[in-house]
Amino acid sequence: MIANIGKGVSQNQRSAHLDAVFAALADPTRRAIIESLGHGEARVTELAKPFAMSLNAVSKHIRVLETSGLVRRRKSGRDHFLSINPRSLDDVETWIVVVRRFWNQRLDAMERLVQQLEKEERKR
Amino acid sequence: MIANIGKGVSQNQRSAHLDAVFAALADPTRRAIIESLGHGEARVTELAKPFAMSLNAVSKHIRVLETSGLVRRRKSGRDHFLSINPRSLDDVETWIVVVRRFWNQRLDAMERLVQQLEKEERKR
DNA sequence: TACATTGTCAACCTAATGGTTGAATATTGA
DNA sequence: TCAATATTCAACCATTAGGTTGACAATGTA
Repeated sequence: MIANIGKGVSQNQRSAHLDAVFAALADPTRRAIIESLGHGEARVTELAKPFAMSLNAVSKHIRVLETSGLVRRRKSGRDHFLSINPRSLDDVETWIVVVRRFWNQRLDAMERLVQQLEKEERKR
Repeated sequence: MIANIGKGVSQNQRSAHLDAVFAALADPTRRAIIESLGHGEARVTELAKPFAMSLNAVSKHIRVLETSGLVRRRKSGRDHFLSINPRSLDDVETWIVVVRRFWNQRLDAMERLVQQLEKEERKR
């Protein structure tokens, strides 16, 4: 049911999680990191290399990705290996797909209505 | 190509658009408005009704949705009718689907590697 | 041991976000 | 014409976000 996706009022956990994931994806640096991790796990320094910003800044971005659940961290000695969390995009994708389906139903209904009206128009 | 989705550096238009849409969707009030518009177009006051915040606050949220391209506005007298822009989720969905496919390719490759190693293990 | 490397933590700055209230504008209806 | 309605604009405020720099802690290496 569309009503369960997010009530606006009374912030449930799922909604809070969507907040975090959408917000994490709203930054181009973080999206680039996510894409980069498609090549496999990587250390902080490696991930930071392409960007024209301090290592600390990238470290913060990674933290945001981590707390949103999009990436996971595995420590080995002084190295932190980051990797994608393959299931982390499920909720966002579900939200989008459901909303779009809902929209399309409405648009289809409007389309049918228009055709109906045209048909009646032709009768006259 | 995954490399074209967003280079991190040199912010192209598509990336800026994704920034705006993801950021717009990161707020539960705005997601609720989006869902609400699945029922058809609505005026600002109608959209604002369910929320425990001022009309002005909702007006601002609508503006954010509008500038991100997620909703459209049609003025008729003093009423502003908002409606969804059905194509507005295409880019986000594409991004997610492509990234996920990319991830899965890698995960499949890892899976094959594991099976390969197990096979060789059994030979010994 | 000494030194370099990896990464975080802490403090700071600026700009953006999400909310408020109060006023202004435009339109409708009596 | 006058009052009500619909909406935005403007100023303000508190919090968050994204970046910086400078320490710090832990680990690896000569």
